[in-house]
Amino acid sequence: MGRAPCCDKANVKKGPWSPEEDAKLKAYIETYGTGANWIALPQKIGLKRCGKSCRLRWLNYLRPNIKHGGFTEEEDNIICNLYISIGSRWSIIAAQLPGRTDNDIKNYWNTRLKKKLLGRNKQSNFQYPRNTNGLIEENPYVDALSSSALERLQLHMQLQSLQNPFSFCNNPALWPKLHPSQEKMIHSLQSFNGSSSTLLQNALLSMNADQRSPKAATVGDAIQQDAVQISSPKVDLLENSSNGISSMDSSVPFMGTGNKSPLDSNLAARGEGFEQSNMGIQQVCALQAELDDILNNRTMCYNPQEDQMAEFDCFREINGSKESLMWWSNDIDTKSASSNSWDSATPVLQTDHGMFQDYELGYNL
DNA sequence: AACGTGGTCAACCGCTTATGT
DNA sequence: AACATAAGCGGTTGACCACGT
Repeated sequence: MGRAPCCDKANVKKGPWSPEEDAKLKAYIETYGTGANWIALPQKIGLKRCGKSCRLRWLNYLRPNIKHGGFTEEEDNIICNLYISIGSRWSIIAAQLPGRTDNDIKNYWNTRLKKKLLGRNKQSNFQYPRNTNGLIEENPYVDALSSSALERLQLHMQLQSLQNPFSFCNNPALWPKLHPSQEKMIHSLQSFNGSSSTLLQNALLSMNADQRSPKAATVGDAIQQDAVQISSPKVDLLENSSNGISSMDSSVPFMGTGNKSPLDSNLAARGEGFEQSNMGIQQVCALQAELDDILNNRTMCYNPQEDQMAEFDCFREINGSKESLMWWSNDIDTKSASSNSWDSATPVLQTDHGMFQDYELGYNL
């Protein structure tokens, strides 16, 4: 039953690959292919490496047509848009960029692109709640918001708000239908502070984009998963907050990446202490305030020049019309988004009229 | 010159999903 | 159907390098 063991881990070499090892691996695969069995491959060619290591070396470095570094503005824009839309699903993002590996894109995002983009939010003047001593109050939800989910939220807001005023951000007609509890919350907050329903709506969309299952083969799958989540009942925090109740369910994903959201971690770590508190509504208000700040700060302090606006505007280049751009399709071959498709010279980007109009808009930075 | 710091990126680790038996 | 392993994936680590003090 089952398969043969992966490899003898006591006898496998780790660390950087030597030119000799590279040559052996490359020569063999170019001649015989991988044979659909990476585990057996190193033994065949006399390499003291784990099959997984060989696979990674081939996919990320040795295979033909790999591009290293030198990311173009267009690639920056695609990565940025996809990250904000579907999160850190690097393999799907890599499928849109022929010659790029998920590892490369991941590194590029973490080391350069993220800083490049988030650096533009430095002017944010959001004031976190302070206690009577003037110290910033410890708030697990604010902590959670400062994590990757908020990063995506900020980018989402920043990028969308840089578009024309008729974009998704300011056009309720384009908003996807929300779960009734989310609508309820928005109406509640409108009565609480009527100025930021648009921001909140976007916040909810971004939050839902994080409530996804871990695997999705394509951009379409990823976004569809997000759409399913939007209509799911997992909005306890928001719903209860709108009622002034805050019985937090720590099992409910709210923001963050997959099932490891920072909020989950915070809630788990801090136990039941917050269950009876009113922190839920405070947090929603904090979020609302911060979103306002992001947008107002942009409006008042950041007036991009035309050349800056054009910096990431790849959509003018793709198919000549960003209105016609569709990034996903149910017809997209699942395999084309997997790492097996990296040799493909054709990105999966397709044009069509889609069901998720938000993502058709693209971003101008 | 020596040291500290920060950025970059290849490689590894551990988890989830897919698949063979 | 149940089990075990392969494959795939994202997060993290650590070596290397450049730069500043």
